Amino acid sequence: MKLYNTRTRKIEALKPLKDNLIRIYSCGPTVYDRAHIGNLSSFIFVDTLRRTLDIAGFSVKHAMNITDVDDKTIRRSHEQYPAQNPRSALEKLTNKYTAAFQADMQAVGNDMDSLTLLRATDPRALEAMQQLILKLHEQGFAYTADDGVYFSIEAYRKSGKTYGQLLELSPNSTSRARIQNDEYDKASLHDFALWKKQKDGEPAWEFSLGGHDLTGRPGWHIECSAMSRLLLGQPFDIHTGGIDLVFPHHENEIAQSTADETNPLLATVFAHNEHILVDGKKMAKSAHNFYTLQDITKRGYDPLAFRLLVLQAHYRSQIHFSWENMEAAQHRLNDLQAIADLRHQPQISEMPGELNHLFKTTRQEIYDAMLDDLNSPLALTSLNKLFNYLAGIATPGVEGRYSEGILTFLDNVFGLQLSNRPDISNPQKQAIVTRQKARVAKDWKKSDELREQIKQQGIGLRDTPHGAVWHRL
RNA sequence: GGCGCCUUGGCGGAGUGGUUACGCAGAGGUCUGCAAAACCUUUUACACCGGUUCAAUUCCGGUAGGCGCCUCCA
Repeated sequence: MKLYNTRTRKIEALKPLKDNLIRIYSCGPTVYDRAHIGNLSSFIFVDTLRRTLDIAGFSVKHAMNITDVDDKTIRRSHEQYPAQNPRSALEKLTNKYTAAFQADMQAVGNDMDSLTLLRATDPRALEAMQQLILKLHEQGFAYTADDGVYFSIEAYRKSGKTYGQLLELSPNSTSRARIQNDEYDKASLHDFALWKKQKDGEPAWEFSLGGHDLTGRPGWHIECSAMSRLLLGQPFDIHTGGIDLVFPHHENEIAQSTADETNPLLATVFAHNEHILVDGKKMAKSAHNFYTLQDITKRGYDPLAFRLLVLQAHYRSQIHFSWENMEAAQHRLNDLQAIADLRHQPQISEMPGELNHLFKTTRQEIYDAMLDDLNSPLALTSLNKLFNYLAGIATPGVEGRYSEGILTFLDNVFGLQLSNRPDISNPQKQAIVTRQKARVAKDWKKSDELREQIKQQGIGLRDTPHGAVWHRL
């Protein structure tokens, strides 16, 4: 398995730190609103990574945080639940959007069963964060200010470690905007908050450091450092996230997680996915090109078609989302589903001999493509070549040969849910048989009527030398 | 200003020093009771300019254009 590593800027062979186990930590959503399609694409990437590791024979442990406390979340909870006390307002808001997140994840085919989710405000998580902050403070990497606790990059550097492992920071890179926006009382520019003291009306959790009451809430970066250590141990194998998280988020995580350790490693591999562009531009609410999964399903598209759209591009290149491309992906998905549905249809006795061979080479090609830095577009090519062949031999009845497990294999890799599609109903099957009899009797009127009836139920028919083959419209 | 990435046919998108993926869309045709599907053909693809080479879309240099990060945005 080869994977591009942001840390080394190279494609590297993946070597587990421990036995055959790959531990993955993914930066999860901030649940103050519905996830947008960019978030989802990021999670589709991670899910695909996990699937690929699976078929490559690794055992995988995958953890993800849910950020359920931050400025935006707090603000939104006040707006939506003004009568509630801050903690329960926050909880109501984040419960709602956590559920929405899980529903969206499921809809786009991400396997939730293999994912350990932990909320930032979970007592176990908060405990881990506070312990880490205390330790960092004790060792001189953290200092208190009027409004909270900060991480000292200077102290980190003096201890001989490198701040800027993922991104080289130049002295000139500091923008004036950043200084002007700096509302906090920190000692130097890049220092960041580990813990923020409660302000009026904010939800807060008890915390004291050196006898001082610091009741408040955690900073964003400390979440991931503490939770990844809690859930996976340290160092772990792969840390994922969107490309925008490289700096400062992951850089700061590295600093927090390695300051108190002799081992300078947080994770072996940092894997980042590129962003989705909408009509060639960055998605933004102000640009009116900001979409959620709901916007996609409202227009009648299958969430799995969105998954396919994402898989059609390499995860390290920008994905071009547009309604035209969405339409194309939906059509492609329809075709794949129609071929998959052949497994429910009557068998012919003679199977072309090369089919087994084709199943084998398809598997191998997909395996090779995916293990080569997740080349999903290339892997999909192999899938299409196989399906083109199946469609070409107009085959009701590849069912028996599907026992090769090819559909299951494809689902394990792509998550497009081709193997578990339901059969049509018995009355529908009966209607097809009746129509076939009418056709044999050259009763075209009756035959066409029946075809129209079945069409009304969303089932299309095409006549082949082996009989009628149905597909969903 | 600093760091990095990208530019492939109508759209999307792999890949390769010589054999020109794949998907979607358009046009024409074959086949068919009709339809559908399939198949065939088709719409001068590799931003531009140099260089290396027997040969470059693929390697090197430059030009133009686009994008990302450098602000708690996946």
